[in-house]
Amino acid sequence: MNIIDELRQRGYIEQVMFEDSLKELLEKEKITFYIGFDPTADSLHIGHLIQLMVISKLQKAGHRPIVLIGDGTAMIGDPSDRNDMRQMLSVEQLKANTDAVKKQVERFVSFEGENAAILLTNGEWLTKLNLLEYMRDVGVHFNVNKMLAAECYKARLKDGLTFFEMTYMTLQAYDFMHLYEKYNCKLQVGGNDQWSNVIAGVGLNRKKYGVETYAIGTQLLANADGTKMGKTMGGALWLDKDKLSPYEFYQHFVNIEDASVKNVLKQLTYLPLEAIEELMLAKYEEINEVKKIAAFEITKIVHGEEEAIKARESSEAMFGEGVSLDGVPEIEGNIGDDLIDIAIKAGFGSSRGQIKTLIKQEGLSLNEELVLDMNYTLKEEDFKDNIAIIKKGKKIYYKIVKQ
RNA sequence: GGAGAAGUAGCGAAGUGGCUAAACGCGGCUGACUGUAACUCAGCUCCCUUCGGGUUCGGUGGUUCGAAUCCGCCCUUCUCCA
Repeated sequence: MNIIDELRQRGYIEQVMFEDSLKELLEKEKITFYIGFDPTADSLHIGHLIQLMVISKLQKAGHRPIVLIGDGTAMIGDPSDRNDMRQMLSVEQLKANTDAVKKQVERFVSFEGENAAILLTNGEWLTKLNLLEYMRDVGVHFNVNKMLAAECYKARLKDGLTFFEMTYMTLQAYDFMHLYEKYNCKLQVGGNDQWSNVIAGVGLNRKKYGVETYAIGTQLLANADGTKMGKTMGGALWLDKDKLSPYEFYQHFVNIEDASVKNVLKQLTYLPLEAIEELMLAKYEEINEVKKIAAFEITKIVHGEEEAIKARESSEAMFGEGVSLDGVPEIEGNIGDDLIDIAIKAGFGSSRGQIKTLIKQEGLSLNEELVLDMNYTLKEEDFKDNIAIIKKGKKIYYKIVKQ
């Protein structure tokens, strides 16, 4: 089966440009393709996972990935998908973020072997551009009317779009052109929210070199109702285990809504489609077991098998019969410490008032017992083997480790 | 450069002198219901506190017994014109 069809079956693809000839090309030869990540945070998040899966599959099919870190374009910020101008990041921050992203990508693509992935940063060439040359060589190929018609700019037109931001699209297109020139890169993979930027590159290659290059827009990870998936109490679902522990990551998928299970299995695990179909025969509460499988598989992909096992064990221990508390996030505490302070430290709330509200609503427990006393302080008997368990609501656990 | 409009809690948006810590919606949290879901329902959602208090409505300085609401200046954003 053609790789494109395969990707489509797993629900990775939203749209493909020149699908027929791209399929032909991918079968005929091993090509070089690229995908860009903006280093706007010090970790990728769950939304990037589909794209990572796609490039992983394409590499396994023999094609050569270029992973492009947009440290140059991040200086501008992509105006699509957001309503305000992006915050500008410091150079040091960009550097740190670039390193972090690089590390995460390594889990999905191999930088060794015949079709070893190449990691590039577009700052390499973008910072060297000369404005006037750029305008003459590249600027002439962009039609402003068409750019403005792009969906991503429409919203911004209402309340103001700066020239500065508008340049973003042309720079991303320039990347593609540059990669075509230097690496004979013929395909760009990008999230579907990037589509207009992606096809701008295809258009530029055509105008500049008269060649057809290709584009794949990947599905955006969504809940069953179409809203963006990926928010937890702490914000985004980060792939970095220091920003979001594997345990919490795992828990998120155990608690996913029923209607999303199938998609998640298809898009975020390596399980064969037949196996998924079989799992989906589960009825009612059986689906919880399927969620556990999904959570485990996804955690394994992102954090490795060892971490996934730990996360699963912790989860079972907390909610089932198991024993391990390994993956449960921990905070320090001592006898005599104010429980409210401990709860704030665990991130259960940002002020004493919020924790008090939580207590009033009977949402805080210590070692599985509801805390009703606002002035509770930790006692000797709360610790078993130097550990006490503090819980917010029904599902959020922290262990307090005695110092 | 000229003319207008706007800036209210995480977001959107009411409020145009006291009854406003500020309607309503979204988001978030807790509880009930469940299958550790979804849906639905109830409560909570500035800070400190037991009552009670403190600080808020772009900033600042005024008017007033009293201001998010009136006035001056400043900052920011948007729209239209050149």
